[in-house]
Amino acid sequence: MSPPLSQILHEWMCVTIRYSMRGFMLYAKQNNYSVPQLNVLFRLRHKGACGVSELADEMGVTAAAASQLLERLVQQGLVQRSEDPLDRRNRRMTLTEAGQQVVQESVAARQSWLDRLPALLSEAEQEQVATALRILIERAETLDEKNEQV
Amino acid sequence: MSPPLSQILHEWMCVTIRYSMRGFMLYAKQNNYSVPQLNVLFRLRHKGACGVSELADEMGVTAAAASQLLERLVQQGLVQRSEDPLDRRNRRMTLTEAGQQVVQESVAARQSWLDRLPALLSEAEQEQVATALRILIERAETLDEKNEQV
DNA sequence: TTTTATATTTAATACGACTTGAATATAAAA
DNA sequence: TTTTATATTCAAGTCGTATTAAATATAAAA
Repeated sequence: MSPPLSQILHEWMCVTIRYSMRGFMLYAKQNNYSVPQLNVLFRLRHKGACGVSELADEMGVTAAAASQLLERLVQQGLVQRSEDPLDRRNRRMTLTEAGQQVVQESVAARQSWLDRLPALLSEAEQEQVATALRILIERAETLDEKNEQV
Repeated sequence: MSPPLSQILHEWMCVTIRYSMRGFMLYAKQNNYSVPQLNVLFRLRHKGACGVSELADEMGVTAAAASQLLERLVQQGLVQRSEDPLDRRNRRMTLTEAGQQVVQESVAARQSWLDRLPALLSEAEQEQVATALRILIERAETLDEKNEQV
């Protein structure tokens, strides 16, 4: 019997981390973004409009810290601030187009190693792996709501 | 025909990043480690004994910066410094046991979401996905040497 | 052996990301 | 309407990460 899926998943993640981290850190440095900054941009892309405290919670920092970090991103034109008309205490933070661009670039930098991978697989293997990953992606999306509660 | 493997790989990576980054950042914060520190520890585990400049190159920072960062890790007992007997200009940096422990914990924090995944798959799917990932892991390892040259 | 190159550290400095505590503004409750 | 709670920002101060430039130690070359 093969080793459990759980173990294989972890192994694959280790490979992934090793290859991805470097590209990501280098992108950040070369373009003068900090890791927390890119982290927020990435989260904003996924969640859309979002309050300051909400982002602070996700990052595990105080609201003051998040406010400052976002202020810098606003000044760089990567994030927009607008008032929530329903509750004017809230700010609705959203990515600008420039911000979306940065997210896209940083993801690309992080994933460039992936593009060398398909060439190392046969046609049949490619089909097999693609099918498997599609299953994983689909199921992982259902973790989303549960994750919010943690 | 299904979409190319390359695209599926990227999609899967996006999911991965989203779930992993949070656990990682929270672990770092709660345990008072910085992202660069964990990055170095992770790299040291993979590469084994390593010079200061070598690590600096990988991180994309100056040797001075790497030296300082490593000094703090040495003071925290996570990294050991020793002289290279063949060329005493070199320092050979290695993880202590405590350092290895930290790497393991940080990886676990980053991957905890993975453990909720297998339950969402049928037996057959688990088998199918495990096989596919095993292929990916095996082939990705061969990227290693080529990667060093970049 | 003097010179030059390499590997690392130290010093001075700047900057971003945190924190806590106080100030604002708005909303909801008493 | 006064009080209390919530969302965000401002202010002051600490800390880690970077930088450049200079210092140290060792190795290799002239």
